[in-house]
Amino acid sequence: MQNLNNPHSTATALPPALLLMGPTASGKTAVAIAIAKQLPCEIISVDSAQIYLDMNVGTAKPELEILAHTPHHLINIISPEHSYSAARFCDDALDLMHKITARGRIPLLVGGTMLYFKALLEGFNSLPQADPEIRQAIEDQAASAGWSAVYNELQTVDPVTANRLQPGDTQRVQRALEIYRITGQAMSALLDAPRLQNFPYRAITIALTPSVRAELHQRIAVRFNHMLAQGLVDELTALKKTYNLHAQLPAMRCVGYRQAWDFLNNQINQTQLREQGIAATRQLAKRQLTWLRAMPELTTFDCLDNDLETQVLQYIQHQLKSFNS
RNA sequence: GGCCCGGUAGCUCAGUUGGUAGAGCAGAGGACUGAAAAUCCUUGUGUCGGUGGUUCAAUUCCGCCCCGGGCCA
Repeated sequence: MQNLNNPHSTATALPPALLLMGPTASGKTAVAIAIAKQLPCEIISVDSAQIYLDMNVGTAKPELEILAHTPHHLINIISPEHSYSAARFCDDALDLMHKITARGRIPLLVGGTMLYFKALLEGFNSLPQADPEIRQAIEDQAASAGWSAVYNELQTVDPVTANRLQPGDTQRVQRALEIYRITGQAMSALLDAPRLQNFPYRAITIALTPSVRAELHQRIAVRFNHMLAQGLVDELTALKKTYNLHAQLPAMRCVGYRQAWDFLNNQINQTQLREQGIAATRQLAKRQLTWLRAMPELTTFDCLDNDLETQVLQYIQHQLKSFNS
């Protein structure tokens, strides 16, 4: 007996969406292109660095000719002077997914920004947007009284969140206090409310991970060297001329650009730029893999396999077929 | 060939006035709700170059040897 209100019985009516996740240098782009060749897909980038205009070499954006015949959404959408957010990503991605589906195509979300995937799949609570003035006020407070004073303040207005956070995690401490100052409510209370979840798709969720970490490290080293050879430093020099940048901007904290910034300021030499850039990329990959281990309902493929693209394609085709039957 | 300075964790080095050692970086694991390629937490046993000697005890002192680097011939 079936209950018509049971979400599981109506789930078969939902359109499919493909989600392809993986750490940096796992070969996501190549797999995505292969999928897009075989299936009526449109690619949505899930990448907090590729959103920036004119940051091409260091973010490993797909080549121009690839972008020409296989368009990617949510690439090159904002200035490096500005910041984006997981919440905006959700809005943008859901809007695009709706349009793509309406065109009779399948959204293919590809990237390595796991918070964006998580937010998209699980939804967000209703929280206020960042407020630059309040953030600045908290920065000033921290500069004069110290971050421990800011943390102590959070402890009094929102002890639950304060206890959850590390006192040294100034970014989150700041955010939690910001929420309190804007809303007059504790972040922990707002997080207790039901989430706004609206993901009306059947997700086929794929992760690409390396069976041998050292192999990924090797790829990362090769790729970073390639970025240097392709003119990462020159790209940053040009960016600094075009835009009004400073080191604290999210765009300038991206892996590679941060180190290139230090290099241009003569704080590190060429060798350090290379070593620190490679290390930062490895650390990024490690954090991405930590996310993936914690994520439910993933189908994982070894990104080092030679026939990776074939395997992933077969899996997707099988899944789509079983959805339609 | 002689003299000098080094040889300690994957790397750079500190240290033990003789009781077998510790930082930074790297690596590993974890957290993650509008900055997320961000931010933060946890994690350090290694023939202290080799070999003899002195000693209750040597990585630490002494001899010899090996390997770097330098100076003098």
